[in-house]
Amino acid sequence: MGTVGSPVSRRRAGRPPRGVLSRDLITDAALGLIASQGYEGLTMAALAHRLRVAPSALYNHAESKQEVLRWVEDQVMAQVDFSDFAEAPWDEAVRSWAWSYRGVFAAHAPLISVIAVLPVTGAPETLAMYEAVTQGFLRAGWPEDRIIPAIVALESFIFGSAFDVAAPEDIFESGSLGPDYPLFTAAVRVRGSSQADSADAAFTIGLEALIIGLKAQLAT
Amino acid sequence: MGTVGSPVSRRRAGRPPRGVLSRDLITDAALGLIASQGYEGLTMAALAHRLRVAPSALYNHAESKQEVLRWVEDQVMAQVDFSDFAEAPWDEAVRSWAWSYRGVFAAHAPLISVIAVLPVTGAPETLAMYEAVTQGFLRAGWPEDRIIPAIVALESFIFGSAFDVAAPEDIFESGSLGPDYPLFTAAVRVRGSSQADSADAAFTIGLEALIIGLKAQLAT
DNA sequence: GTAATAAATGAATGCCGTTCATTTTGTGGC
DNA sequence: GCCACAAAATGAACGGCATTCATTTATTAC
Repeated sequence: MGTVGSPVSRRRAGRPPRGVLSRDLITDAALGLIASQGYEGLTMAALAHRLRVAPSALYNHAESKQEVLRWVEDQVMAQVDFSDFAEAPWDEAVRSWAWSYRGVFAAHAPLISVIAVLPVTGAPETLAMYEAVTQGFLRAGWPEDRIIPAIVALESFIFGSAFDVAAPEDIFESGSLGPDYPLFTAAVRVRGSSQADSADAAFTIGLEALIIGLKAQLAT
Repeated sequence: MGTVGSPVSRRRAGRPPRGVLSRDLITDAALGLIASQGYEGLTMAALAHRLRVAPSALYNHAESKQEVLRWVEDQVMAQVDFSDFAEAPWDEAVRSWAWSYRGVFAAHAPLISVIAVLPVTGAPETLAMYEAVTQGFLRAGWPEDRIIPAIVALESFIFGSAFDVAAPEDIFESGSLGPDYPLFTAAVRVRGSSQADSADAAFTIGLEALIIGLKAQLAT
């Protein structure tokens, strides 16, 4: 019958006896939020709510939302499978890595513009991936000075392709303007729905082309 | 000596005698704003200010800021040079088109996430480009059903590479974590600053690889 | 013990896209 | 030529967002 404790038991102001937040807890909560609500749902307010904390409390641990996104990025990067670079032939390793990479970031497209511009400093999972990939290239006989440009080229293709996955099927429907662009309209039609997924088809073609072309350049 | 007309001569409420806004005027103003302030500066308020209009007036012509971005996108696409597809050999045409395309969108990176997901319906400049590119592929003997996937693959690489241009030089500096990832760190170092621009180097390698690889696949 | 620091609350700020009531003007039908 | 309606402007809101700040409480370092 006492009146102590509100139904929701709000924490009163002041530093709590035991820490309530941490970089890891915030990162996990952010990933959970993204999984259930998507990136639109990732707001500092929602993040705070999920952690049962006031929004301003987050700023004792993160400098900004951008920093939270960087933490998320590194965790997401950890989902990319690069294990084939340890033993498999170069082609195969590149192929399986690229498919995994694209799949992961198709689900995290909003991160791409963050990653592409942000230094890898302080992103251990990301660095671990680059280290393994570099090793795979070295093992396949690549000269050191050609490795980074090749990786960057592959990554560029992967990031661009990740956007593509999210695109609607009818992205190339020209609508009422169609007749003005007959060749293109026809090409879009023949491609047709026979393909399982048109984004997959384009990714296959591009990736195989890159693998062939990079190998060819290596021979020179 | 009269008191008529304020210094700035504000328009009073109500429909003005002659139209003040239009899709073209809004698009031009948006492009001007982007040129001078970047995409951060493109807000509905700033756009309205530049057009000497109240922000809410914009919504009589555009449904949303997204729609304004779509108009901008189509105008930006018009800057891409695809003229070589008319006469030049396929390699050369792809090469000059891709470089132009990347250059244009490097300056408009925030548009990429918009384009990649948005249907081309009602974007005449964009469609004109696709039509010319399709024609160039046909002229080079490409079978109709392989053209769209090849274009999508090239575009994915171009978009991804456009992000790269904006990235800082030291994006791969691993900082204090460096020693934990020796192979990667070494590879980053040898690449060095001897290259004029590392983004250009990666783009060259990737593009040439794609050209070689696509041609090779075509032969099968 | 006491001072400094860390970590929480909650109120406030400023910007942003967007909506709405209102006002004025052009336009199409009789 | 009038009149109803649509179009296009204003200006005052609104809700959401990231972020800041004063305040309070607890831990830590000396």
